[in-house]
Amino acid sequence: MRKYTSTNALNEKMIIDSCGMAYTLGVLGGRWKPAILCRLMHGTMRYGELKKSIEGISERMLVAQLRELESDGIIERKVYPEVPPRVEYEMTQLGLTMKSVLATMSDWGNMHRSLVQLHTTETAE
Amino acid sequence: MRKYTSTNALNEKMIIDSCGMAYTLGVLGGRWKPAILCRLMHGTMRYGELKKSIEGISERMLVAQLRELESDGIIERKVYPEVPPRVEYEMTQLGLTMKSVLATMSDWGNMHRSLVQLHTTETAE
DNA sequence: CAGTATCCTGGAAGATACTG
DNA sequence: CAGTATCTTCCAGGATACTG
Repeated sequence: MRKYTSTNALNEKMIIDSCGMAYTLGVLGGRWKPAILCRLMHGTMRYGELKKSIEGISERMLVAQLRELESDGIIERKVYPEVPPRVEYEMTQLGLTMKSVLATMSDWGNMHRSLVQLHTTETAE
Repeated sequence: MRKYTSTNALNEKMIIDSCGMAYTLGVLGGRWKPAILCRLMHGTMRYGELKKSIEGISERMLVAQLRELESDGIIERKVYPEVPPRVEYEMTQLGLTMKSVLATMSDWGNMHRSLVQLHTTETAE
């Protein structure tokens, strides 16, 4: 943890390797992880809350993605031995370090989308 | 382009929506685009150079990904009507705005990977 | 409530052969 | 050199039914 210095290689030489990117994409990519991560970035949520708030996701997928994020050390799963059962999910410390990554991607995506929109309306008619 | 202010929403409220992220993932995600983008970030390259430098990619995939990036306005395809034919690919202005996104993802990926490595070697034996 | 267990499908990617 | 054209394979994700 000490050996890895630059949290932002942005200002200096900007070393970009597809290897690190592939790793990141494996962790936060796919159809459902962005939705899950965005929600958990705002705070702890129960399984049922996630399921309700993410429209169209199947239980199979929700569980699978949550387990992956958990084993990647991004989120934590807390089981409360009650009746009825309660399970809460929340970001870990490591998970929270993704915030800037998610923000950068979200930000660029929205910008690019607005530019395409602009270009489309320009060209049409 | 003027209406879109925050290049880094990082410092302020950090609005993250999965919609913008999904868009970004669509543009730079997948198995091959990271590799292509990293190479073109360093400068113009010919089709053959890309093919040689990206180990394992098939011609079908290389062409398909290049066409997608082109239609997304990320890269430009320049054809030189010579014999033998020459085709060069390079980042557009818009494409270059992805640099910080790629760097952030690459950076975080490498950090996370080194942490996992650390954790693994710790746990093993 | 918070999941498992199966079966199934569409689209992304691979392999291979051919061409302006 | 820089691609197309087909055919095939693989797997992320979907649909549905069941359970501690």
